[in-house]
Amino acid sequence: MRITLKTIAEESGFSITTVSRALAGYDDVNEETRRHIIAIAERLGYQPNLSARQLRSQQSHTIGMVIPLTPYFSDPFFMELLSGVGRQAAEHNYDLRLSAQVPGQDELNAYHRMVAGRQVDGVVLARVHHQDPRIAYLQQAQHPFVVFGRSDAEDYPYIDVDSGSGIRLLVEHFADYGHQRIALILSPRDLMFTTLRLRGYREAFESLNLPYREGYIQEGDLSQRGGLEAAERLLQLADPPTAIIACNDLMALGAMTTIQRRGLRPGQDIAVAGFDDIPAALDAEPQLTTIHQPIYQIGRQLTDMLVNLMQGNTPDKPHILLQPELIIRASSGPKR
Amino acid sequence: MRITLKTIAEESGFSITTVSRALAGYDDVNEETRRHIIAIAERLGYQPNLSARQLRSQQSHTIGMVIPLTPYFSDPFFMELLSGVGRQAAEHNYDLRLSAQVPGQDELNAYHRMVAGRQVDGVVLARVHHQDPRIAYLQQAQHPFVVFGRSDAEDYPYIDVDSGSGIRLLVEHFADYGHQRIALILSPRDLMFTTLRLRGYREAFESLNLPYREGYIQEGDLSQRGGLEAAERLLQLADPPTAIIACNDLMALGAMTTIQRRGLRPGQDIAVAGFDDIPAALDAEPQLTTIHQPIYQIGRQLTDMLVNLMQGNTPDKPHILLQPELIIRASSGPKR
DNA sequence: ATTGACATCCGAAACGTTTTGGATTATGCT
DNA sequence: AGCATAATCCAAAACGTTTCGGATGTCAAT
Repeated sequence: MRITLKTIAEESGFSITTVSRALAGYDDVNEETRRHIIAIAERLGYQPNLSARQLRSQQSHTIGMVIPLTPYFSDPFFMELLSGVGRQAAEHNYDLRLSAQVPGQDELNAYHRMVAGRQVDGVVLARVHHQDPRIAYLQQAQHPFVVFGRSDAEDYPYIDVDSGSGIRLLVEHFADYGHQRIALILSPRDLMFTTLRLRGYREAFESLNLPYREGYIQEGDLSQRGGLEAAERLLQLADPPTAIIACNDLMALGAMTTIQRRGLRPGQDIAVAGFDDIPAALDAEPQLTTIHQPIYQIGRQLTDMLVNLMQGNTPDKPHILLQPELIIRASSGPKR
Repeated sequence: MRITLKTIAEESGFSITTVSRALAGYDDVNEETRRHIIAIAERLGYQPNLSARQLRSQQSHTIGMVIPLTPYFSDPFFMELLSGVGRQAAEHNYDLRLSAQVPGQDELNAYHRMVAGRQVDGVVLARVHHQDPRIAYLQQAQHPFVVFGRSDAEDYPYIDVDSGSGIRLLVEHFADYGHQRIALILSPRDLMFTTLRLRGYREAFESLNLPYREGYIQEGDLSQRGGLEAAERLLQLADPPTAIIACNDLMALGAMTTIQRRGLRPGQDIAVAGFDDIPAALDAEPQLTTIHQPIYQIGRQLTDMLVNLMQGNTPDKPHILLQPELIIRASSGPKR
């Protein structure tokens, strides 16, 4: 049989109200009564029915996330963000509600179910697109949410890494190492940060007076395979690049594989750099030069922001723009 | 203002009951009435309050998972399982509830909250330990659950890959390629599958009459770093192995890095094999020989089993033991 | 006119909490 | 004694849904 407040009330002889208040720690219940009630609750293994509590108190103590569903491809970026959010959520006694959805209409519906269905108190969003409809919806619904990444408009709480200057750092680094032909493996165009990183690449080229060349920008889908294929296209060029910057580490690792398969040495023959600094970057051979993004930490910080919002506070600092950190490792190769 | 059934009832002039039944598709409501009500619901953007529905109908349409929380380390195995479960859950119109917890008491509490708090209709469990208390709890609570992996007792629904014969296949493969000194990078001892894989290793050694040597078994923590370090210990032995089998791909990749750093060629000089067949195995250089575990598919199948259980059926086949598939790639090196 | 069958609708209870607004009793103070 | 105060308790409402058990009206058959 289910153990409810009623069970404990009958068992103890007190009313449901008193049992509830005793367990909730109100100070208008006698200490002895409270002990008695708590003892019974423990003996019976009472666990409050959380959907009843949720219905009554109008809050779920749950944070919602919709994760993009791409079969056979697990994204370390997202997993790390998820870890950070989950960790800090647990810290604040929140759980996570996940809905795995392929990007598109179903994804939006999932947000609607969560938000209007009162299943979550707040939402964490990542991988922002241009004119992101999810952001539009959440704003209109006036529901607490935080975002990893800026979008076109910036009138919502977000944390972002200054992607543009990250790429700039990498281009400058390779130029400093004597490279002229520096290629870029770009992320998909509909992602917001792609624009920012491309801008950083162009700005650096301009200020350093490097020779700009159309074929040096190849698109990948953020996967290792995508980077591998983009690098193949780069190395088939008449004057292939001597340095390759990828928009994430996974694609950079793929590029290193391509280089090896062609009998060249990553680092020595062709310099490679990534973006993110995922754990695998450190364990690759050669170790990968990259831009450090503290994704896990950002997940935690985002969660703190969100919890703050959910408690009705307006955040003192709704926008955080982190300066990226250049991590030079062996895949940069020697100076030339 | 919140849009509830009451709003629609007032707007349409019908009762709450009729509105509810119209939207739920009962056939005791006039078709015209239904159309009218649906039109109003859509115009107002009605979204049922799911915690009310949950409270009344005593089911959450949610599947629970507790994910192990290890900072700074994202596990592709778990991510892939999560993808599979999330995908198939979405297919059945279920969401996921995640609680990230460090293994231990908090983890157990999370299960208790979910199950006794009526937040989930069923639970998916992975990474089984010896005498796993989570399984004990779920059995005693009589709550639907499915498990990836066998434990000591097998009186619950699970899917597992025959780990033992997987390792046996690898040992036989390397023996066939002319190796005698075959080492094993083992997973942590408290995991159930560790026992099974170790048994497979020993059985193969016995039936092939290979020279058994204590130092050839090194433990790792399932991470790339762990495999890297275990391989270092192996290569420092007086008579280092000529072939290394790791209990998962991540550790195998780490081992390959160690081999490269020592100026040796994985495959050519020292054969390497993993277990899991994660995507990165295919993109490594050289590509990794491994045992294919269809984790994503298993996640989906587990979810099907669970949904079946949650609907009150007893599964026709509560135990599925999949035969592993040996995938031979370049890291096996040449025959000797 | 009565009956039965059918189509359509609805009131009220129930799910298990939390909270509001007292009620009751005991205590201290004048 | 009379009265305010404090300590302790509780009945009932509310959260928004689903469902049980009719109620009502219509129509054809008797």
